[in-house]
This record gives sequence, structure tokens and C-alpha cells, in this order.
Amino acid sequence: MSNDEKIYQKILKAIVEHQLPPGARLPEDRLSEAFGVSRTGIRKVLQRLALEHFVVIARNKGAQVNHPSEEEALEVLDSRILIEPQLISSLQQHWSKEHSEYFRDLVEDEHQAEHEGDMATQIQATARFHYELAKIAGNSVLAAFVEQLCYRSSLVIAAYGTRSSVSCDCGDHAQLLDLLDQQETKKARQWMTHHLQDIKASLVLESQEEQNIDFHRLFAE
Amino acid sequence: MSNDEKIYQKILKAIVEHQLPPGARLPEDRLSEAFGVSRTGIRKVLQRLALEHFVVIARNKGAQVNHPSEEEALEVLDSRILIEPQLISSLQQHWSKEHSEYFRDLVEDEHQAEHEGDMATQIQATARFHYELAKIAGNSVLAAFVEQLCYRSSLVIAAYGTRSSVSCDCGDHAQLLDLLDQQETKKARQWMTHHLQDIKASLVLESQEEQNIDFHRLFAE
DNA sequence: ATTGAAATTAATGTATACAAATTTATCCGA
DNA sequence: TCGGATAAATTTGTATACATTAATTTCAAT
Repeated sequence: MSNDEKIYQKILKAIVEHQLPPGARLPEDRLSEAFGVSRTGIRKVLQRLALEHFVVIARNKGAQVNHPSEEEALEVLDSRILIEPQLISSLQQHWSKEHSEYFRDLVEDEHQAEHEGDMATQIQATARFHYELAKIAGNSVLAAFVEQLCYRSSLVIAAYGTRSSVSCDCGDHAQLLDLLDQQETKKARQWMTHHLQDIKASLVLESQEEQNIDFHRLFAE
Repeated sequence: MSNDEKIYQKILKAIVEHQLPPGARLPEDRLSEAFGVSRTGIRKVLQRLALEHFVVIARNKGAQVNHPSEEEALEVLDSRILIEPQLISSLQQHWSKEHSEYFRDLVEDEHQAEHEGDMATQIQATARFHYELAKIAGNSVLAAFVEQLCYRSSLVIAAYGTRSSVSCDCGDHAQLLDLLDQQETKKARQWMTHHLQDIKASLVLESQEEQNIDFHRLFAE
């Protein structure tokens, strides 16, 4: 793995694990000092993160961790609701005992992280569960997009999630594995849909937060 | 639009319109000379194009226009087959007379370009028809992905398409508009599925081209 | 004390310089 | 003439310098 890629992974990890909260500033020279490279390499990484919507770069003002709008938050979840259930059928076709065991280990990691209160690991494991599943469906173009959506979901949860957004959903990932083991393809697809809808429903969207305050209405006589 | 963005658009256009064929090398200093900026700006653009799979960058060897593998080609089309028909129902909900007129103009552009033999314009208009439709469905995250998939499809057609891949499909975009005007949502969805499957089927995938030649079988006594 | 303007400080945008790697050219020997 | 090794050139990778823009502080005036 190249040096740039390592830096990219570390910053992305810090963002999705909520170590760098939405809105946090990412000054180039601080980062270049921290990673021991020049600003050139940092800028490259920041620009990549910006294209993937993990940071926002404003001209002459630098990068900060993206604070997704409510609209973006809902669209990310809706995209997953549209795609991930559709992947279940080809996923089922590729499903094997080895896969089942691998994913049950992942679920185990989730549970352990939850009990230890290690939210960072839990978030990572939860996202991994989803995008590693997507990879098995056999379309790497879609899988890459789902992976990005999963990471963006972590960011969305950082912005709008409650404590339960992280924990509530991971408890039952094992249920999906049961359905796949039993070749209950249709039920598995439905499970996925409901699961993602639950996550979407767990978001707390305070409808007017700073932006879009209607001063006209607010101060009308 | 920033200067970088302009350069990005111009290079992307050249790739998508088959002016820069798959495999074409993109040396940094030639481009920097051509655009009148330093290599810094060019590298930024090339790295973006690489993330979006329009070019491939090999370490110390520079960038060249991506020549998608057959696998990638099929996956791009399969992704569209999975997503675009699913957008039709929300698309139908937002559909208006104004939309209908706008897209009929687009189809007109396609036809005119076809008759004039202006393949570049035709390719652009065909892609636009699809991704502008996707935008109306109201999910900008998905729409951005579909837009990328449409451009990648143009590249796929540059690599594996026949002349008919470009022309055959555009003649009947108007049919979809008719179905949308008539609120025939289900038929519209089916049309989209078949349309994309037709494009996929029009690709000529010579199963063994340089890579994966089985010398053992070829020269066995 | 608070406001507003000017000056200072800090951060980013862009170009350039130099190092490292690759590709191409040249030369010599068989 | 062909092949291989060495040398020259081209090309990319990374750091740094300078210019430009934004943010902060200072200071005077009310």
C-alpha cells in the first residue's frame, strides 16, 4: 500500500469512527506535520476525501469534515435501501458455508465491541458487515459504491444518530445470516429493506438548525 | 466554474467522446503546456479522473485512458440495469409537461447529431438523456452515481461498442417519454430494463484479447 | 466598552526545483 | 545484423518557495 493510501485510510478511519466530528477543520500544515510529509501529499488525500464527500473543501478556506445536510443524510440511506436489498438474490447464489462463518465472526466482533463500549470498532464492523456482503454479490462496481455509502452512513450517524443508531441495528445482523443459510432469499431481501429503514428512522433530524431560518416570518410584525 | 474544473471537463469530454481512445497516454507536461497551467493543476485533474475510473495511473508511469476490462464493462451496464429502472417510479411522480418538452428536445439533438454523423455530440446527448432523467427522481446521491455510470458506459462503448452501439439505442428514447407522458409507469420501467440490456448485448466481447491467452492449449500437440 | 478599520498573522493556491524512476537511444561485441 | 549493456532523455514523485486570500489581532475613535 502506498504512503498516500495509508494516510487516506487513517484520516478516513478517524472520520467514520467519529474521532474527527463533522465540521472539524483539517489544516494542511498540521496534517503534513503529523504525518511527516509535505503539504503536497496531504492535499492529494484531502481532495480525494472531498470527491467522496467525507470532507468539504472551500476555496482558500481549506478542508473540514463534511457535515451532511439532512437531505444528503436521507439520500444516502435511500440509496442503500434501493441497492442493497436488490443485491440479495445474487448474493444468495454465491452464498457458502465459508461465507456464513466469516460473517458470523464479524457479527461476533460487533457484539464484543458493543459490550466493551468500543464504539469506533463497532462502527467499523457494522459498516464492514454491509459492504463485505455487497462484495459477494459479484459486481465490484456496485460493491465499491455500496462501500462508500456505508462509510458515508457512518458520517451521517455521527451527525444525526443517537446512541441507539449505532447499537440498535447490529444486534440482529445474525438474523440475516440465518435467512441466507436457510435459502430464504425473499425474506432476506425484506429483512435488509426493513433493517435499513430502521436505521433511517433512527436519525434525529431537527428540521431547522441554523440553516434556512426564516427571518422574515420570525420578525414579521 | 474553477479553472481546474474546466480542465477536468475538457479532458473528460475528450475521453467520453472517443477523441482520446482507451489506452491513450496522458503525459503531464504535454497537458500542462496545452492548458497553460503547471503540472500541479494537471495532476489534480488526472487523480480525480483516476478515482472515477476514466484514467488509470501507474506509479512512475503516468496516466492513460482506462481500457475497461470485459468484467468492468459488464459490471457498469449491470449496475445501470439494477438502478435506473428502479428510479422510474419516483421519476414518474415528479414528471411534468415541462420535463417532457425538455427531454424531447434532447432526443431531437440526438437525432440531428446522428444524421450529421457527429458521433461526439450524439454520445454526449445519449448519456445526458439518461443521467438527466435520473436527476429528476430526486435523489442527488444516486443521480451522481448514475451520471458517472453513464460516462463510464461511453468509455465502455469506445472499447467494446460497434457503430450500432451508439446509434441503435438512441432512436427510441422517445418511446420512454411517451410512456412517461401516459403514466405507464410499469411499462416505462420495463422499457428501461430492456433498453439497457440491449446496449449490454450490443457489446462485442472478444473473450480472449491478449490477456488470458491459453498458450498451453494453443500449442499443445 | 464597543465598533470599525488597518495591520498583522496564518492558511491555501500555484508554480517551480530537484530527486527517483522509467523509457529511449547509443554503442560495442559476437 | 542482432542482442545486451550502458548512457542519455524523458517522465513522474515530492518538497519547497512565493503569491494570494482569509482570519485574527491591534488600535483608535466614538
